[in-house]
Amino acid sequence: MAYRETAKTRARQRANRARILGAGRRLVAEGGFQALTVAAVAERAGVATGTVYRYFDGKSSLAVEVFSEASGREVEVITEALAGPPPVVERLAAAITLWCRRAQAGRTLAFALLAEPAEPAVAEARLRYRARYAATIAGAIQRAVRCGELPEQDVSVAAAGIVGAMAEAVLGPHGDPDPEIITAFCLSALHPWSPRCPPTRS
Amino acid sequence: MAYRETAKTRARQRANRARILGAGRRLVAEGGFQALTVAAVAERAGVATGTVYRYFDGKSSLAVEVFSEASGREVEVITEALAGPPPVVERLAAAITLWCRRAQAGRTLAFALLAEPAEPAVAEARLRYRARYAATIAGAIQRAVRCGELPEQDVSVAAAGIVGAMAEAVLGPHGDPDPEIITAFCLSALHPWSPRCPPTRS
Amino acid sequence: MAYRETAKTRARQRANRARILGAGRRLVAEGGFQALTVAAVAERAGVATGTVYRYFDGKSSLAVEVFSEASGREVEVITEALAGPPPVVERLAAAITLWCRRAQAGRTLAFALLAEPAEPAVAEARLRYRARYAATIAGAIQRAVRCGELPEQDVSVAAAGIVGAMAEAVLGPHGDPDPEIITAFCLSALHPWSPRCPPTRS
Amino acid sequence: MAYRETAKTRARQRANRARILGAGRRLVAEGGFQALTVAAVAERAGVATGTVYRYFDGKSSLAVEVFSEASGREVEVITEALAGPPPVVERLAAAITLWCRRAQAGRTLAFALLAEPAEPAVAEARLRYRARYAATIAGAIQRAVRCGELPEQDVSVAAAGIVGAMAEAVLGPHGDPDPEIITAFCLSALHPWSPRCPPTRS
DNA sequence: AATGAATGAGAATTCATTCAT
DNA sequence: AATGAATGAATTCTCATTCAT
Repeated sequence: MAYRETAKTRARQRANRARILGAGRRLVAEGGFQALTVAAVAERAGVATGTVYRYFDGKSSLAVEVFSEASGREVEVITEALAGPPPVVERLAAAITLWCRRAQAGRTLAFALLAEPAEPAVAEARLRYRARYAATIAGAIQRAVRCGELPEQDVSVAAAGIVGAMAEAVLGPHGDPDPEIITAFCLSALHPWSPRCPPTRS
Repeated sequence: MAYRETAKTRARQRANRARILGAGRRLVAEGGFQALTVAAVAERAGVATGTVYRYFDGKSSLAVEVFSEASGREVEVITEALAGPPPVVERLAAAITLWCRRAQAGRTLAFALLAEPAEPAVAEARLRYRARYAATIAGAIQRAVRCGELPEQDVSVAAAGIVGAMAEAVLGPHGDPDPEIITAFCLSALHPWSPRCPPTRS
Repeated sequence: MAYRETAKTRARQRANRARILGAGRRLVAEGGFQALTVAAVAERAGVATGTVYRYFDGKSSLAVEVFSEASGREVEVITEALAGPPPVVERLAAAITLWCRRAQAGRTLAFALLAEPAEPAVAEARLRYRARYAATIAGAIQRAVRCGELPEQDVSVAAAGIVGAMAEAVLGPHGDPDPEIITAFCLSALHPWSPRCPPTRS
Repeated sequence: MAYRETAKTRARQRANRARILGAGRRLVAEGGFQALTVAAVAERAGVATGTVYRYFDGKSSLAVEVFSEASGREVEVITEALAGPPPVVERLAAAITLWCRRAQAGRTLAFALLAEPAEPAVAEARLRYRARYAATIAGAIQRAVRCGELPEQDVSVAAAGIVGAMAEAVLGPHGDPDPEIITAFCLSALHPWSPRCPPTRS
């Protein structure tokens, strides 16, 4: 019987690829990119080391895909959360809160995605990812400024600051602070302070 | 005389230790913790690899000390900058600007200290360091609140947020933004926003 | 009909075998036996790797056949060149010149056939091939001796010497010497020198 | 007690290097350059694999040194044999005979040195070695020509031809022919034949 | 105390071969 | 008969750690 690229074989291959990628993601989530060795990935995925090389060009390539897949998901989530109807500031608040919750649920993965350098290829991918991340948030801030919801400001610094503040507040050694408080902090940062508008006391 | 000998010996030992630690710091500053190999440290320090093991328990231990020393210096700098006379907010602004400038001047070291994980032991040390960092800043914020310079707020979240915002804004792929703008952003974040104080337009 | 089917099948099989062998030869001609990998052969031949194993016992076997086919062709060419009418010495000269030209045109293949060992099985095949080669040339020398065109001599050493001299003169790092000069050298070697016949000066 | 580069340690290091190189040579002598793996060399030499890397830059480097050492010895032998007093032709004869005897005593090594390609780095070394080889012999032929011992001829083709004839006659599948006969063949080749000097019959 | 040679476990990658389809 | 995905042993190289000197 001739070998045919049946639905079954294709499915198995897709499953294999997914298993390898999944094994990689889990390893990174547990031990950072440091823990991402080809042998470990193969064992986790239940395939031979050689099989990993059938699906990926090499370790670098695999690492980049693991990173991109995980990162892409995060960017998507943020993008969706920002996509709703005005007021934009509320969308931003919701997105920040959501992101904090997700990061708190998977700290190591979040950290690996945000900070761990590991490989030049991954570092490069991280730059691209951060840029997309920041751009997504910057877009929302920009829209809010245009709608008059926020004052004029340096949008790109603000976006990076928001990302950093979120990341640090979540990943820092504080034992899971309330996402709402982090969100409040971030939103405050988007309202440039000037002496003419003194802080309000409650 | 035996006494003199010991004194000399101790001095030389302290010098050796310092040389090894310095070599480690320079290597990390140049290539991150990835570049911190025992052989490279020994060569830089002008000692044999075996000697490194006389002064440090192992690579992990050395890495942690290198990290701690470098981090401690940063905390010191911030602490000093915050130590001056009121208004505290001005001290905070100066400290943030100073920190940004230092980080921009030594990006690799700053990155290694803030983000690169490398080893579990170092990661743990990083947590402790961040805590001290945040505590230092939190102290300043607290004082400012007490002086009435800043409104009441969750001081620890604010401090972490400030650290994160600084780090991301400096280390992100933005090509060295102006420290003054980052400082302005951080200070805004310390003025909790509420609808009663609408953004001021210029 | 079953019979026709078989005929067609056989023809296709022969074609497949030839394609695989041809792909192997081209790979060796391009990169030596080092470049003869099963995967590469299969790809060149347009079949699956598994199919190679239906036609050949394994890589060794394939390598030997590739070698033998290519070598056999060379021996054939020499045999034909030697087959013409006397004087035999002129046939020999023509054969040597022809061989040199062919080798210079396809250096990598010539080198792979003559010198590259790669596998024990191929090395053994090379011995057999050289023996046939030498035997062919030895036959011609023998005939020349019988015809009185050449003096008595150790024919097998002479034949081997001719093959070696040709090969080295062609493959050595000399940048394609003139085949005519190599031929002259080889013919001289076939005229045993003795003090009674002093070298002629031009 | 301070570690000192004593005569003893130096001797041991030299011994180690020699052992590794010797192990390499023996492996090549037994199975060609194909058999030269770092693990096998280390095991034979009785050291750890890492130790091989202390003495050699890598496998390529080791292979080149194994090759060079063995080849250098051969060139030396030939050079010495050619160095004596005239008549130069007798020196050449002695050198050829000697070389053949040595090659017959160590066929696999001789073959590996002369023919096996293995690595680009070794192949390159082989080119250099062959050139030196041919140059040495060409020098002798040249001197013989100047002394009037041999007629004018293309010295470089003659030298290459001699090397090739020697190699093939020795390495060919002939079961150790008499070196004297090979020598006679080579010397004949150095006396260009012309119709005016008909072959002498014994 | 200091040295640095030696160690060997561990990492990435290749490729001949097998086998379910 | 044919396919090509899967296998895993083999290979090169690195580097933290040890130990005789």
